[in-house]
Amino acid sequence: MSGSPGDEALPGMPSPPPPPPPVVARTPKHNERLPAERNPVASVAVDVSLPHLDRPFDYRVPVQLDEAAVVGARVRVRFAGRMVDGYVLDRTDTTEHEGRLQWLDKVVSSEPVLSPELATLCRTVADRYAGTLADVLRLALPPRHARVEKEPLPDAGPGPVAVPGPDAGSGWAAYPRGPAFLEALAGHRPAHAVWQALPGEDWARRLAEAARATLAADRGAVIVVPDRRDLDRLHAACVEVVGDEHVAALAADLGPAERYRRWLAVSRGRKRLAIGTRAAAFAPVRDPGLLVVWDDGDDSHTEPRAPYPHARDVLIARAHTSGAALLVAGITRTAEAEVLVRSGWAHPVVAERATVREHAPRVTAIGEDDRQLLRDPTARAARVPSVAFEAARAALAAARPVLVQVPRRGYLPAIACAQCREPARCRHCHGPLGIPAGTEDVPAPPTCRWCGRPATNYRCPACASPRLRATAVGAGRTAEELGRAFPQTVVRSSGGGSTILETVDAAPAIVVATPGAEPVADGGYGAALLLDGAALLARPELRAAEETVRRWFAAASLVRPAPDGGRVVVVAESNLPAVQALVRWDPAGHAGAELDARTELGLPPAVRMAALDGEPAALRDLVETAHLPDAADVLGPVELPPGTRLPGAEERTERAERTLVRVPRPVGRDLARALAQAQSIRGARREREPVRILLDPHDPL
DNA sequence: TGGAGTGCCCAA
DNA sequence: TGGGCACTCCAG
Repeated sequence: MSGSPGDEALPGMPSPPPPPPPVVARTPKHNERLPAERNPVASVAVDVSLPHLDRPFDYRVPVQLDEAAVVGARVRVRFAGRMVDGYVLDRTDTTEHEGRLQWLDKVVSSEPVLSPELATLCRTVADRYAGTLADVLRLALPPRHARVEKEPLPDAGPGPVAVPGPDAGSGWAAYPRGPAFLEALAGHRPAHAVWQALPGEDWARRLAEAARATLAADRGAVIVVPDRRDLDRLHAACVEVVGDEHVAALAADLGPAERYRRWLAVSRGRKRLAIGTRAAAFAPVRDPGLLVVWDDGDDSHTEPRAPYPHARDVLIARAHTSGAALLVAGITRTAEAEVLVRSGWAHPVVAERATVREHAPRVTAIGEDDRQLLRDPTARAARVPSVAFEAARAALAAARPVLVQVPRRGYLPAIACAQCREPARCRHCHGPLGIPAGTEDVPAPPTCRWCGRPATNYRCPACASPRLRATAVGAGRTAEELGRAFPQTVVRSSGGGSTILETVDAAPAIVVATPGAEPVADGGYGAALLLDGAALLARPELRAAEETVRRWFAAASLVRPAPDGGRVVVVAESNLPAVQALVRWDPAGHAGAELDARTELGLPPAVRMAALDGEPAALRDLVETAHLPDAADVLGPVELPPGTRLPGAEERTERAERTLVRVPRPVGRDLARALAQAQSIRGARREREPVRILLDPHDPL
């Protein structure tokens, strides 16, 4: 039906002309909107991670939202037809955009979560990793929790931190440059340091002391640790040294409300010391005076989401942009930290040799083939060389616990050529071979741990021998065997399938732990046995040596000093550089040698390297599109292990390949820019086949 | 998740 | 030939 009753033709009257189409009473599309009087333009970072749209977009701010749309606020805007989230980067009164601006649709919250400083940091990180700002913002900003935001602020803002007394921070006196570093913090100087903690050092307390010196100087501090365990330890130390009211512990596993609550406390300036795992590198501490990363060799510091930044590098960038001091700390030193020292950008903070000797345990290396292994039947049963066996027995006799470090389950069991020790690899994909578990009676054939293909008729590619031997024994089995070897002693396990123990008491016990899961022993272990070192060192990764050294030192650091009888036995050939470093307790020396070796081979961090992963055609396209620096060296592509998942390519089972691009460090920035630009061009061309870009990957090989 | 532009189909 | 409709593309 059309028209209204009054339109109907009257009987006997000629039909009137058809009525004009009714003027639709157009309800105003939007309630009458006027632009804000001052700064009506909001520059918005939209949450769209397409590389060709990685730039701010301008929106017109209606008066109604003028007050709410503060810089840093979360907003919703219409973008390409749909509503997307975004953040106000800036408010201005002009725009470069030539078309009509869309209205800012909604201010989700006026909480200024993205400060200009944080936005700058995120932009820098995005550029460095050839990623998008949107991706980095997702890493840096926790999801909002509306109820938490409305909670009243904790009533008393933190008062000033008491200036440390003359005795405070004296733990740093064991390091010649330690006190100077703390003075720099107190004096607002942007000192950069690389610290190697002494064996047995209460590192958490030292870091808390450094934080206190910073807070006492009215600056904030950020400390990033690899995992929850270290965070708990650090948190306890910070509460004690700095005071609970200043500390916010940020961890991923808190739950959305608590996570946002603590993050807000930092953002609002209520807490000036943010500690946490990798995402805490972005913690919005105001006016930061100190940034710390502990144990930067732990690969937990690498964010697994695009663009895969490393907490150390985030903090280095932040130190540059904020003028804060930086401390890269650990028991051992990474090759990356060595670069900082060698370039003169950071000062080493290390103890004198004499101090090291007072604190370090006595380290003995013993080759696996050592004849002693075969002579002692008990030791042989436990696959533990007799020197190690004796060290354990002596420690137990002195009523002290013994730590046994066995490689993580994931690496086991590994096998190698029985004749020349070349690690056995799959002939198809070059993945490591292992023996599948659960076949006690009927041994299964060696099988590739990457592609799962059985290796029948294996022959060593180096020496042609068909014989294989296990180079490592699983944690559970080692524990079992040691229990048999020391029947009256308690055997406890930590990690590798068992619950991770935080601490053990001073009573005699054998503690079998996987790397990273070693409990701290009250008073220190009497001895530590580091098993299967050869297997760790023989791993084909770039960081095999660095990683092995890191694990060995971490375990050995829990042992009593040599003057108190502490002993470490490492089962590995004593002429290996990694073993030498442990025997001499020289982590810095090892880092130097490692960096030299990588310089020789043209591997990171001596060079900047990008790993490009993707389906072959897409990879080729990206490399051809990119205006790579002249000095760029393109390697590959090589096939990635089957089953490698590329983000955004869930459906596709195409083989994935990896191309490596390396450049001299000074043009690393150009490499990242060229790759980001190529991604952007591909995006604009609607090339949907993704290529993942990893800059300075933890393991490029 | 909206609006504009494009191209195809079918009725006149 | 042109209007209607479905589909794609753009991105403030």
